[in-house]
Amino acid sequence: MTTLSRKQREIAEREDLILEVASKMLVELGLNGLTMDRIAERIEYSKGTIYQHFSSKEDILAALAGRNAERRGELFARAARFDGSTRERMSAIGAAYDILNALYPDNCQAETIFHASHIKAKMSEQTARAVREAEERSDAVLVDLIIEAVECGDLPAHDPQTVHDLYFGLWALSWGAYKIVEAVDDDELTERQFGDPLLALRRNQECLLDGFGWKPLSHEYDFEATRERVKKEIFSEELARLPGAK
Amino acid sequence: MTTLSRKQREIAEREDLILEVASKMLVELGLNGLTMDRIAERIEYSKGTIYQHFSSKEDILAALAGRNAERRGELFARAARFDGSTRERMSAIGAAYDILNALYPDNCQAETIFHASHIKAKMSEQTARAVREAEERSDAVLVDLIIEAVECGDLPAHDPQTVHDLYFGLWALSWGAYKIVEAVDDDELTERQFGDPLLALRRNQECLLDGFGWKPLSHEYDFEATRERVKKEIFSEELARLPGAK
DNA sequence: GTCATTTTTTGACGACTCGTCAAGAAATAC
DNA sequence: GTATTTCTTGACGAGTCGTCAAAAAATGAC
Repeated sequence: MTTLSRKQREIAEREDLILEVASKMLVELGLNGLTMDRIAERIEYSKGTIYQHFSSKEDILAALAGRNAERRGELFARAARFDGSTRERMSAIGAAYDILNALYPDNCQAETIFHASHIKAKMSEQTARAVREAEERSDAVLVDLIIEAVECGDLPAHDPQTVHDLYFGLWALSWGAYKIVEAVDDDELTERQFGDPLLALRRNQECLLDGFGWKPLSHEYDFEATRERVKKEIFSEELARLPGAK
Repeated sequence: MTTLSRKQREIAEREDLILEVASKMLVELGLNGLTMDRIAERIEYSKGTIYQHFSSKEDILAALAGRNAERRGELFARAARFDGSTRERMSAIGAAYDILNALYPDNCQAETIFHASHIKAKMSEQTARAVREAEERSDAVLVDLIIEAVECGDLPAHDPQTVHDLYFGLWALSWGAYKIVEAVDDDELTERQFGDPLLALRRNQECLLDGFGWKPLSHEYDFEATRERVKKEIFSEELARLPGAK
Protein backbone atom coordinates (compact mmCIF):
# COMPACT_ATOMS: atom_id res chain seq x y z
CA MET A 1 0.00 0.00 0.00
CA THR A 2 2.70 2.43 1.01
CA THR A 3 4.69 1.32 -2.00
CA LEU A 4 1.85 1.99 -4.33
CA SER A 5 1.08 5.41 -2.94
CA ARG A 6 4.73 6.31 -2.97
CA LYS A 7 4.77 5.44 -6.65
CA GLN A 8 1.67 7.51 -7.21
CA ARG A 9 3.27 10.41 -5.38
CA GLU A 10 6.31 10.13 -7.58
CA ILE A 11 4.16 10.18 -10.68
CA ALA A 12 2.20 13.21 -9.49
CA GLU A 13 5.43 15.00 -8.64
CA ARG A 14 6.86 14.28 -12.05
CA GLU A 15 3.71 15.59 -13.67
CA ASP A 16 4.09 18.82 -11.74
CA LEU A 17 7.70 18.98 -12.75
CA ILE A 18 6.84 18.59 -16.40
CA LEU A 19 4.24 21.33 -16.26
CA GLU A 20 6.52 23.64 -14.36
CA VAL A 21 9.37 23.20 -16.80
CA ALA A 22 7.04 23.44 -19.78
CA SER A 23 5.40 26.69 -18.72
CA LYS A 24 8.73 28.35 -18.11
CA MET A 25 10.05 27.10 -21.42
CA LEU A 26 6.95 28.35 -23.15
CA VAL A 27 7.49 31.91 -21.95
CA GLU A 28 11.21 31.77 -22.52
CA LEU A 29 11.25 30.28 -25.99
CA GLY A 30 7.71 30.51 -27.32
CA LEU A 31 5.43 27.77 -28.54
CA ASN A 32 7.95 26.58 -31.12
CA GLY A 33 10.78 26.67 -28.62
CA LEU A 34 8.82 24.34 -26.38
CA THR A 35 9.90 20.91 -27.59
CA MET A 36 9.40 17.51 -26.08
CA ASP A 37 13.09 16.68 -26.39
CA ARG A 38 14.00 19.84 -24.57
CA ILE A 39 11.55 19.13 -21.76
CA ALA A 40 12.91 15.58 -21.52
CA GLU A 41 16.43 16.91 -21.23
CA ARG A 42 15.56 19.36 -18.47
CA ILE A 43 13.53 16.96 -16.35
CA GLU A 44 16.15 14.26 -16.94
CA TYR A 45 13.69 11.68 -18.16
CA SER A 46 13.29 10.44 -21.68
CA LYS A 47 10.70 11.67 -24.12
CA GLY A 48 8.77 8.44 -23.89
CA THR A 49 8.13 9.03 -20.21
CA ILE A 50 6.58 12.42 -20.91
CA TYR A 51 4.19 10.72 -23.30
CA GLN A 52 3.03 8.53 -20.43
CA HIS A 53 1.75 11.67 -18.73
CA PHE A 54 0.56 13.70 -21.68
CA SER A 55 -0.57 12.47 -25.04
CA SER A 56 0.94 15.41 -26.92
CA LYS A 57 2.42 18.85 -26.69
CA GLU A 58 -1.12 20.23 -26.99
CA ASP A 59 -2.16 18.13 -24.02
CA ILE A 60 0.48 19.83 -21.90
CA LEU A 61 -0.84 23.20 -23.01
CA ALA A 62 -4.36 22.14 -22.04
CA ALA A 63 -3.19 21.03 -18.61
CA LEU A 64 -1.51 24.39 -18.06
CA ALA A 65 -4.61 26.23 -19.22
CA GLY A 66 -6.89 24.20 -16.99
CA ARG A 67 -4.67 24.67 -14.00
CA ASN A 68 -4.67 28.41 -14.55
CA ALA A 69 -8.44 28.56 -14.89
CA GLU A 70 -8.80 26.58 -11.65
CA ARG A 71 -6.59 29.01 -9.79
CA ARG A 72 -8.40 32.00 -11.24
CA GLY A 73 -11.71 30.56 -10.11
CA GLU A 74 -10.40 30.12 -6.58
CA LEU A 75 -8.94 33.62 -6.39
CA PHE A 76 -12.11 35.14 -7.83
CA ALA A 77 -14.30 33.26 -5.36
CA ARG A 78 -12.23 34.51 -2.45
CA ALA A 79 -12.30 38.07 -3.81
CA ALA A 80 -16.08 37.97 -4.22
CA ARG A 81 -16.37 37.22 -0.50
CA PHE A 82 -14.71 40.53 0.36
CA ASP A 83 -16.63 42.51 2.96
CA GLY A 84 -17.93 45.57 1.09
CA SER A 85 -20.33 46.92 -1.51
CA THR A 86 -20.91 45.01 -4.72
CA ARG A 87 -18.72 47.46 -6.57
CA GLU A 88 -15.93 47.12 -4.04
CA ARG A 89 -16.14 43.37 -4.46
CA MET A 90 -15.81 43.83 -8.21
CA SER A 91 -12.65 45.81 -7.59
CA ALA A 92 -11.52 42.94 -5.42
CA ILE A 93 -11.93 40.59 -8.36
CA GLY A 94 -9.85 43.02 -10.40
CA ALA A 95 -7.15 42.75 -7.75
CA ALA A 96 -7.43 38.97 -7.86
CA TYR A 97 -6.83 39.05 -11.60
CA ASP A 98 -3.74 41.20 -11.08
CA ILE A 99 -2.44 38.74 -8.54
CA LEU A 100 -3.03 35.77 -10.80
CA ASN A 101 -1.04 37.47 -13.54
CA ALA A 102 1.70 38.51 -11.18
CA LEU A 103 2.02 35.12 -9.52
CA TYR A 104 1.64 32.88 -12.58
CA PRO A 105 2.41 34.96 -15.67
CA ASP A 106 3.63 31.88 -17.51
CA ASN A 107 0.44 29.92 -16.94
CA CYS A 108 -1.69 32.89 -17.93
CA GLN A 109 0.21 33.05 -21.18
CA ALA A 110 -0.19 29.32 -21.61
CA GLU A 111 -3.95 29.63 -21.31
CA THR A 112 -3.97 32.30 -23.99
CA ILE A 113 -1.79 30.29 -26.31
CA PHE A 114 -4.03 27.31 -25.74
CA HIS A 115 -6.98 29.32 -27.00
CA ALA A 116 -5.22 31.27 -29.72
CA SER A 117 -3.48 28.55 -31.66
CA HIS A 118 -5.44 25.85 -33.42
CA ILE A 119 -4.62 23.56 -30.56
CA LYS A 120 -8.08 22.63 -29.39
CA ALA A 121 -8.76 20.92 -32.71
CA LYS A 122 -5.90 18.51 -32.04
CA MET A 123 -7.19 17.31 -28.70
CA SER A 124 -9.70 14.94 -27.24
CA GLU A 125 -13.11 16.44 -26.57
CA GLN A 126 -12.72 15.31 -22.98
CA THR A 127 -9.59 17.32 -22.32
CA ALA A 128 -11.02 20.42 -23.97
CA ARG A 129 -14.15 20.12 -21.87
CA ALA A 130 -12.16 19.96 -18.64
CA VAL A 131 -10.53 23.28 -19.44
CA ARG A 132 -13.83 24.81 -20.43
CA GLU A 133 -15.52 23.73 -17.25
CA ALA A 134 -12.80 25.26 -15.12
CA GLU A 135 -13.17 28.49 -17.07
CA GLU A 136 -16.92 28.45 -16.63
CA ARG A 137 -16.56 28.15 -12.87
CA SER A 138 -14.31 31.20 -12.90
CA ASP A 139 -16.68 33.18 -15.13
CA ALA A 140 -19.67 32.31 -12.96
CA VAL A 141 -18.20 34.22 -10.02
CA LEU A 142 -18.07 37.38 -12.11
CA VAL A 143 -21.53 36.97 -13.60
CA ASP A 144 -23.10 36.17 -10.24
CA LEU A 145 -21.67 39.31 -8.72
CA ILE A 146 -23.00 41.46 -11.56
CA ILE A 147 -26.43 39.88 -11.16
CA GLU A 148 -26.30 40.52 -7.44
CA ALA A 149 -25.46 44.17 -8.08
CA VAL A 150 -28.44 44.53 -10.37
CA GLU A 151 -30.74 42.85 -7.87
CA CYS A 152 -29.71 45.05 -4.97
CA GLY A 153 -30.00 48.18 -7.08
CA ASP A 154 -26.30 49.15 -7.19
CA LEU A 155 -26.20 48.60 -10.93
CA PRO A 156 -29.07 50.00 -13.02
CA ALA A 157 -30.19 47.58 -15.73
CA HIS A 158 -32.74 49.09 -18.04
CA ASP A 159 -31.67 46.50 -20.55
CA PRO A 160 -31.60 42.77 -19.83
CA GLN A 161 -28.38 42.62 -21.84
CA THR A 162 -26.55 44.74 -19.28
CA VAL A 163 -25.26 41.76 -17.31
CA HIS A 164 -23.84 40.07 -20.35
CA ASP A 165 -22.45 43.30 -21.81
CA LEU A 166 -20.60 44.26 -18.66
CA TYR A 167 -19.26 40.76 -18.18
CA PHE A 168 -17.98 40.73 -21.73
CA GLY A 169 -16.59 44.26 -21.48
CA LEU A 170 -14.67 43.66 -18.27
CA TRP A 171 -13.26 40.46 -19.65
CA ALA A 172 -12.20 42.01 -22.95
CA LEU A 173 -10.71 45.07 -21.28
CA SER A 174 -8.72 43.23 -18.62
CA TRP A 175 -7.54 40.35 -20.72
CA GLY A 176 -6.79 42.65 -23.64
CA ALA A 177 -4.73 44.93 -21.44
CA TYR A 178 -2.55 42.11 -20.15
CA LYS A 179 -2.03 40.66 -23.59
CA ILE A 180 -1.03 44.05 -24.99
CA VAL A 181 1.56 44.40 -22.28
CA GLU A 182 2.93 40.97 -23.17
CA ALA A 183 2.90 41.60 -26.90
CA VAL A 184 4.64 44.93 -26.80
CA ASP A 185 8.38 44.79 -26.18
CA ASP A 186 9.82 46.65 -23.28
CA ASP A 187 11.71 49.10 -25.44
CA GLU A 188 8.59 49.75 -27.50
CA LEU A 189 6.74 50.40 -24.26
CA THR A 190 9.02 53.25 -23.30
CA GLU A 191 9.24 54.43 -26.89
CA ARG A 192 5.50 54.92 -27.04
CA GLN A 193 5.65 56.72 -23.70
CA PHE A 194 3.46 54.30 -21.88
CA GLY A 195 3.09 54.89 -18.21
CA ASP A 196 2.16 52.06 -15.90
CA PRO A 197 -0.23 49.95 -17.96
CA LEU A 198 -1.61 48.18 -14.89
CA LEU A 199 -2.58 51.51 -13.37
CA ALA A 200 -4.15 52.47 -16.69
CA LEU A 201 -6.10 49.22 -16.63
CA ARG A 202 -7.46 49.91 -13.14
CA ARG A 203 -8.55 53.40 -14.15
CA ASN A 204 -10.27 52.06 -17.24
CA GLN A 205 -12.04 49.38 -15.22
CA GLU A 206 -13.38 52.05 -12.89
CA CYS A 207 -14.42 54.30 -15.76
CA LEU A 208 -16.19 51.41 -17.45
CA LEU A 209 -18.10 50.60 -14.27
CA ASP A 210 -18.89 54.31 -13.89
CA GLY A 211 -20.21 54.34 -17.43
CA PHE A 212 -22.55 51.50 -16.57
CA GLY A 213 -23.67 53.47 -13.52
CA TRP A 214 -22.50 50.97 -10.94
CA LYS A 215 -22.77 52.74 -7.55
CA PRO A 216 -20.84 54.12 -5.85
CA LEU A 217 -19.11 55.91 -8.73
CA SER A 218 -15.36 56.24 -8.65
CA HIS A 219 -15.39 59.96 -7.84
CA GLU A 220 -17.58 59.24 -4.83
CA TYR A 221 -15.38 56.54 -3.42
CA ASP A 222 -11.71 55.65 -3.22
CA PHE A 223 -11.38 52.27 -4.90
CA GLU A 224 -7.61 52.38 -4.86
CA ALA A 225 -7.96 52.24 -1.08
CA THR A 226 -10.29 49.29 -1.48
CA ARG A 227 -7.66 47.51 -3.54
CA GLU A 228 -5.13 48.07 -0.80
CA ARG A 229 -7.55 46.66 1.76
CA VAL A 230 -8.20 43.65 -0.47
CA LYS A 231 -4.52 42.96 -0.76
CA LYS A 232 -4.06 43.06 2.99
CA GLU A 233 -7.23 41.29 4.06
CA ILE A 234 -7.52 38.60 1.41
CA PHE A 235 -4.31 38.17 -0.54
CA SER A 236 -1.55 38.96 1.92
CA GLU A 237 -0.26 35.42 1.63
CA GLU A 238 -0.09 35.54 -2.16
CA LEU A 239 1.54 38.96 -2.17
CA ALA A 240 4.25 37.74 0.14
CA ARG A 241 5.14 35.08 -2.42
CA LEU A 242 5.57 37.70 -5.12
CA PRO A 243 9.15 38.15 -6.32
CA GLY A 244 9.02 41.92 -5.80
CA ALA A 245 7.77 41.67 -2.22
CA LYS A 246 10.41 41.73 0.52
CA MET B 1 11.98 48.68 -70.43
CA THR B 2 8.55 47.18 -70.91
CA THR B 3 10.08 43.74 -70.40
CA LEU B 4 11.60 44.75 -67.13
CA SER B 5 8.46 46.32 -65.77
CA ARG B 6 6.43 43.31 -66.87
CA LYS B 7 8.80 41.16 -64.86
CA GLN B 8 8.47 43.47 -61.90
CA ARG B 9 4.72 43.30 -62.18
CA GLU B 10 4.86 39.54 -62.19
CA ILE B 11 7.00 39.55 -59.10
CA ALA B 12 4.68 41.94 -57.28
CA GLU B 13 1.69 39.86 -58.26
CA ARG B 14 3.32 36.71 -57.03
CA GLU B 15 4.13 38.40 -53.75
CA ASP B 16 0.48 39.31 -53.35
CA LEU B 17 -0.47 35.77 -54.20
CA ILE B 18 1.84 34.35 -51.57
CA LEU B 19 0.47 36.65 -48.89
CA GLU B 20 -3.10 35.95 -49.86
CA VAL B 21 -2.62 32.20 -49.78
CA ALA B 22 -0.62 32.41 -46.57
CA SER B 23 -3.17 34.45 -44.66
CA LYS B 24 -5.99 32.13 -45.61
CA MET B 25 -3.93 29.10 -44.72
CA LEU B 26 -3.05 30.68 -41.40
CA VAL B 27 -6.69 31.04 -40.40
CA GLU B 28 -7.62 27.65 -41.79
CA LEU B 29 -4.81 25.57 -40.34
CA GLY B 30 -3.16 27.73 -37.69
CA LEU B 31 0.45 28.79 -37.41
CA ASN B 32 1.72 25.23 -37.50
CA GLY B 33 -0.48 24.34 -40.42
CA LEU B 34 1.06 27.18 -42.39
CA THR B 35 4.03 25.49 -44.06
CA MET B 36 6.28 26.65 -46.85
CA ASP B 37 5.77 23.44 -48.79
CA ARG B 38 2.04 23.84 -48.61
CA ILE B 39 2.20 27.45 -49.79
CA ALA B 40 4.49 26.36 -52.61
CA GLU B 41 2.03 23.70 -53.65
CA ARG B 42 -0.92 26.07 -53.69
CA ILE B 43 0.76 28.88 -55.59
CA GLU B 44 2.30 26.31 -57.96
CA TYR B 45 5.84 27.53 -57.53
CA SER B 46 8.63 25.81 -55.66
CA LYS B 47 9.64 26.57 -52.13
CA GLY B 48 12.86 28.18 -53.27
CA THR B 49 10.90 30.83 -55.13
CA ILE B 50 9.02 31.80 -51.99
CA TYR B 51 12.33 32.33 -50.29
CA GLN B 52 13.21 34.87 -52.95
CA HIS B 53 10.32 36.99 -51.70
CA PHE B 54 10.45 36.32 -47.98
CA SER B 55 13.41 35.27 -45.92
CA SER B 56 11.35 33.03 -43.62
CA LYS B 57 7.92 32.05 -42.46
CA GLU B 58 8.18 34.80 -39.86
CA ASP B 59 8.91 37.29 -42.60
CA ILE B 60 5.61 36.43 -44.25
CA LEU B 61 3.85 36.97 -40.94
CA ALA B 62 5.52 40.35 -40.60
CA ALA B 63 4.42 41.34 -44.09
CA LEU B 64 0.84 40.40 -43.29
CA ALA B 65 0.99 42.31 -40.00
CA GLY B 66 2.44 45.39 -41.66
CA ARG B 67 -0.11 45.34 -44.42
CA ASN B 68 -2.90 45.14 -41.86
CA ALA B 69 -1.50 48.01 -39.83
CA GLU B 70 -1.27 50.12 -42.99
CA ARG B 71 -4.87 49.48 -43.86
CA ARG B 72 -5.99 50.21 -40.32
CA GLY B 73 -4.15 53.51 -40.40
CA GLU B 74 -5.88 54.48 -43.63
CA LEU B 75 -9.33 53.51 -42.39
CA PHE B 76 -8.77 55.31 -39.08
CA ALA B 77 -7.59 58.44 -40.85
CA ARG B 78 -10.68 58.49 -43.03
CA ALA B 79 -12.92 57.89 -40.03
CA ALA B 80 -11.30 60.71 -38.07
CA ARG B 81 -12.28 63.09 -40.87
CA PHE B 82 -15.97 62.34 -40.30
CA ASP B 83 -18.08 65.50 -40.02
CA GLY B 84 -19.24 65.55 -36.41
CA SER B 85 -18.28 66.06 -32.77
CA THR B 86 -15.04 64.58 -31.44
CA ARG B 87 -16.98 61.83 -29.78
CA GLU B 88 -18.86 61.00 -32.95
CA ARG B 89 -15.54 60.83 -34.75
CA MET B 90 -14.33 58.38 -32.10
CA SER B 91 -17.35 56.23 -32.81
CA ALA B 92 -16.43 56.48 -36.46
CA ILE B 93 -13.02 55.03 -35.65
CA GLY B 94 -14.81 52.24 -33.82
CA ALA B 95 -16.76 51.57 -36.99
CA ALA B 96 -13.53 51.60 -38.98
CA TYR B 97 -12.11 48.95 -36.68
CA ASP B 98 -15.20 46.81 -37.20
CA ILE B 99 -14.84 47.14 -40.94
CA LEU B 100 -11.17 46.21 -40.86
CA ASN B 101 -12.01 43.06 -38.95
CA ALA B 102 -14.92 42.22 -41.18
CA LEU B 103 -13.04 42.82 -44.39
CA TYR B 104 -9.69 41.28 -43.49
CA PRO B 105 -10.24 38.92 -40.55
CA ASP B 106 -7.33 36.76 -41.65
CA ASN B 107 -4.87 39.63 -41.72
CA CYS B 108 -6.07 40.90 -38.35
CA GLN B 109 -5.38 37.47 -36.93
CA ALA B 110 -2.01 37.42 -38.62
CA GLU B 111 -1.04 40.68 -36.93
CA THR B 112 -1.99 39.22 -33.56
CA ILE B 113 -0.06 36.04 -34.16
CA PHE B 114 2.89 38.11 -35.25
CA HIS B 115 2.89 39.86 -31.87
CA ALA B 116 1.92 36.90 -29.72
CA SER B 117 4.42 34.28 -30.78
CA HIS B 118 8.10 34.76 -30.26
CA ILE B 119 8.37 35.69 -33.88
CA LYS B 120 9.84 39.14 -33.63
CA ALA B 121 12.98 37.73 -32.09
CA LYS B 122 13.63 35.72 -35.25
CA MET B 123 13.50 38.68 -37.62
CA SER B 124 15.67 41.47 -38.83
CA GLU B 125 15.35 44.68 -36.84
CA GLN B 126 14.50 46.43 -40.09
CA THR B 127 11.42 44.30 -40.80
CA ALA B 128 10.18 44.61 -37.23
CA ARG B 129 10.61 48.37 -37.42
CA ALA B 130 8.51 48.62 -40.57
CA VAL B 131 5.60 46.93 -38.83
CA ARG B 132 6.01 49.08 -35.77
CA GLU B 133 6.03 52.28 -37.79
CA ALA B 134 2.82 51.34 -39.59
CA GLU B 135 1.23 50.62 -36.23
CA GLU B 136 2.40 53.92 -34.83
CA ARG B 137 0.80 55.79 -37.70
CA SER B 138 -2.47 54.05 -36.95
CA ASP B 139 -2.20 54.73 -33.21
CA ALA B 140 -1.41 58.39 -33.82
CA VAL B 141 -4.84 58.96 -35.37
CA LEU B 142 -6.49 57.76 -32.18
CA VAL B 143 -4.23 59.68 -29.85
CA ASP B 144 -4.54 62.89 -31.86
CA LEU B 145 -8.32 62.71 -31.70
CA ILE B 146 -8.28 62.23 -27.95
CA ILE B 147 -5.95 65.19 -27.57
CA GLU B 148 -8.22 67.28 -29.76
CA ALA B 149 -11.21 66.32 -27.60
CA VAL B 150 -9.37 67.44 -24.48
CA GLU B 151 -8.32 70.71 -26.08
CA CYS B 152 -11.82 71.62 -27.25
CA GLY B 153 -13.32 70.76 -23.87
CA ASP B 154 -15.37 67.70 -24.91
CA LEU B 155 -13.23 65.43 -22.76
CA PRO B 156 -12.38 66.60 -19.24
CA ALA B 157 -8.79 65.87 -18.29
CA HIS B 158 -8.03 66.65 -14.68
CA ASP B 159 -5.17 64.25 -14.98
CA PRO B 160 -2.47 64.47 -17.65
CA GLN B 161 -2.60 60.68 -17.87
CA THR B 162 -6.16 60.75 -19.21
CA VAL B 163 -5.09 60.74 -22.85
CA HIS B 164 -2.84 57.77 -22.41
CA ASP B 165 -5.30 55.91 -20.22
CA LEU B 166 -8.18 56.26 -22.61
CA TYR B 167 -6.04 55.32 -25.58
CA PHE B 168 -4.85 52.22 -23.80
CA GLY B 169 -8.34 51.35 -22.56
CA LEU B 170 -10.00 51.62 -25.95
CA TRP B 171 -7.26 49.57 -27.50
CA ALA B 172 -7.42 46.85 -24.86
CA LEU B 173 -11.21 46.71 -24.90
CA SER B 174 -11.63 46.57 -28.66
CA TRP B 175 -8.76 44.29 -29.46
CA GLY B 176 -9.56 42.07 -26.50
CA ALA B 177 -13.16 41.73 -27.61
CA TYR B 178 -12.22 40.62 -31.10
CA LYS B 179 -9.66 38.16 -29.86
CA ILE B 180 -12.14 36.65 -27.41
CA VAL B 181 -14.59 36.11 -30.22
CA GLU B 182 -11.88 34.38 -32.23
CA ALA B 183 -10.67 32.25 -29.35
CA VAL B 184 -14.06 30.99 -28.27
CA ASP B 185 -15.58 28.32 -30.47
CA ASP B 186 -18.94 28.88 -32.00
CA ASP B 187 -20.61 26.15 -29.97
CA GLU B 188 -19.07 27.51 -26.80
CA LEU B 189 -20.43 30.91 -27.76
CA THR B 190 -24.00 29.72 -27.80
CA GLU B 191 -23.40 27.50 -24.78
CA ARG B 192 -22.39 30.48 -22.69
CA GLN B 193 -25.42 32.34 -23.97
CA PHE B 194 -23.50 35.12 -25.59
CA GLY B 195 -25.54 37.57 -27.56
CA ASP B 196 -23.96 39.56 -30.34
CA PRO B 197 -20.45 40.24 -29.08
CA LEU B 198 -19.92 43.08 -31.54
CA LEU B 199 -22.96 44.89 -30.21
CA ALA B 200 -21.68 44.27 -26.70
CA LEU B 201 -18.35 45.77 -27.73
CA ARG B 202 -20.02 48.92 -29.05
CA ARG B 203 -22.00 49.36 -25.85
CA ASN B 204 -18.89 48.92 -23.77
CA GLN B 205 -17.00 51.43 -25.87
CA GLU B 206 -19.76 53.97 -25.30
CA CYS B 207 -19.89 53.23 -21.58
CA LEU B 208 -16.14 53.59 -21.30
CA LEU B 209 -16.25 56.97 -23.05
CA ASP B 210 -19.16 57.96 -20.79
CA GLY B 211 -17.11 56.97 -17.78
CA PHE B 212 -14.33 59.27 -18.93
CA GLY B 213 -16.95 62.02 -19.35
CA TRP B 214 -16.48 62.51 -23.09
CA LYS B 215 -19.38 64.74 -24.22
CA PRO B 216 -21.98 64.19 -25.45
CA LEU B 217 -22.73 61.19 -23.24
CA SER B 218 -24.38 58.18 -24.81
CA HIS B 219 -27.77 58.80 -23.19
CA GLU B 220 -27.77 62.31 -24.64
CA TYR B 221 -27.01 61.25 -28.16
CA ASP B 222 -27.70 58.33 -30.49
CA PHE B 223 -24.29 56.99 -31.47
CA GLU B 224 -25.75 53.93 -33.15
CA ALA B 225 -27.24 56.40 -35.62
CA THR B 226 -23.83 57.98 -36.00
CA ARG B 227 -22.37 54.58 -36.83
CA GLU B 228 -24.98 54.12 -39.52
CA ARG B 229 -24.13 57.54 -40.96
CA VAL B 230 -20.44 56.68 -40.88
CA LYS B 231 -21.07 53.48 -42.78
CA LYS B 232 -23.01 55.28 -45.47
CA GLU B 233 -20.94 58.43 -45.77
CA ILE B 234 -17.44 57.03 -45.42
CA PHE B 235 -17.33 53.28 -45.80
CA SER B 236 -20.10 52.49 -48.27
CA GLU B 237 -17.55 51.14 -50.72
CA GLU B 238 -15.98 48.81 -48.17
CA LEU B 239 -19.32 47.58 -46.93
CA ALA B 240 -20.38 46.67 -50.44
CA ARG B 241 -17.36 44.41 -50.65
CA LEU B 242 -18.38 42.55 -47.52
CA PRO B 243 -19.49 38.95 -48.07
CA GLY B 244 -22.74 39.49 -46.17
CA ALA B 245 -23.75 42.57 -48.19
CA LYS B 246 -25.95 41.95 -51.20
C1' DG C 1 18.46 -14.77 -2.29
C1' DT C 2 16.91 -16.13 -6.91
C1' DC C 3 14.23 -16.23 -10.76
C1' DA C 4 9.67 -15.19 -13.38
C1' DT C 5 6.40 -11.70 -14.32
C1' DT C 6 4.78 -7.24 -14.63
C1' DT C 7 5.55 -2.37 -15.04
C1' DT C 8 8.28 1.46 -16.39
C1' DT C 9 11.70 3.74 -19.14
C1' DT C 10 14.30 4.39 -23.04
C1' DG C 11 15.98 6.25 -27.50
C1' DA C 12 16.16 4.85 -32.46
C1' DC C 13 12.87 5.38 -35.92
C1' DG C 14 9.46 7.19 -39.80
C1' DA C 15 7.16 11.08 -41.26
C1' DC C 16 7.23 15.81 -41.48
C1' DT C 17 9.15 20.69 -41.18
C1' DC C 18 12.48 24.67 -42.27
C1' DG C 19 15.85 27.05 -44.95
C1' DT C 20 19.95 26.24 -48.27
C1' DC C 21 22.21 25.81 -52.46
C1' DA C 22 24.13 23.44 -56.54
C1' DA C 23 22.33 22.42 -60.81
C1' DG C 24 19.04 23.00 -64.35
C1' DA C 25 15.69 26.06 -67.07
C1' DA C 26 14.46 30.39 -69.02
C1' DA C 27 15.12 34.93 -70.36
C1' DT C 28 18.06 38.35 -72.19
C1' DA C 29 22.07 40.25 -74.69
C1' DC C 30 24.92 40.17 -78.46
C1' DG D 1 22.37 31.08 -82.91
C1' DT D 2 25.09 31.30 -79.06
C1' DA D 3 26.85 33.35 -74.55
C1' DT D 4 25.57 35.37 -70.38
C1' DT D 5 22.70 36.46 -66.85
C1' DT D 6 18.73 35.70 -64.13
C1' DC D 7 15.29 32.84 -62.23
C1' DT D 8 13.51 28.34 -60.55
C1' DT D 9 13.82 23.97 -58.74
C1' DG D 10 13.82 20.10 -55.45
C1' DA D 11 17.18 17.12 -52.97
C1' DC D 12 19.43 17.86 -48.78
C1' DG D 13 20.95 18.54 -43.54
C1' DA D 14 19.24 19.65 -39.23
C1' DG D 15 15.55 19.49 -36.17
C1' DT D 16 10.68 18.36 -34.78
C1' DC D 17 6.75 15.04 -33.21
C1' DG D 18 4.85 10.80 -31.65
C1' DT D 19 5.61 5.49 -31.71
C1' DC D 20 7.06 1.20 -30.19
C1' DA D 21 10.21 -2.80 -29.62
C1' DA D 22 13.61 -3.66 -26.54
C1' DA D 23 16.06 -2.78 -22.17
C1' DA D 24 15.77 -1.80 -17.27
C1' DA D 25 13.55 -1.72 -12.94
C1' DA D 26 10.14 -3.14 -9.73
C1' DT D 27 7.34 -6.61 -7.92
C1' DG D 28 5.98 -11.23 -6.52
C1' DA D 29 6.64 -16.26 -5.71
C1' DC D 30 9.26 -19.59 -3.51
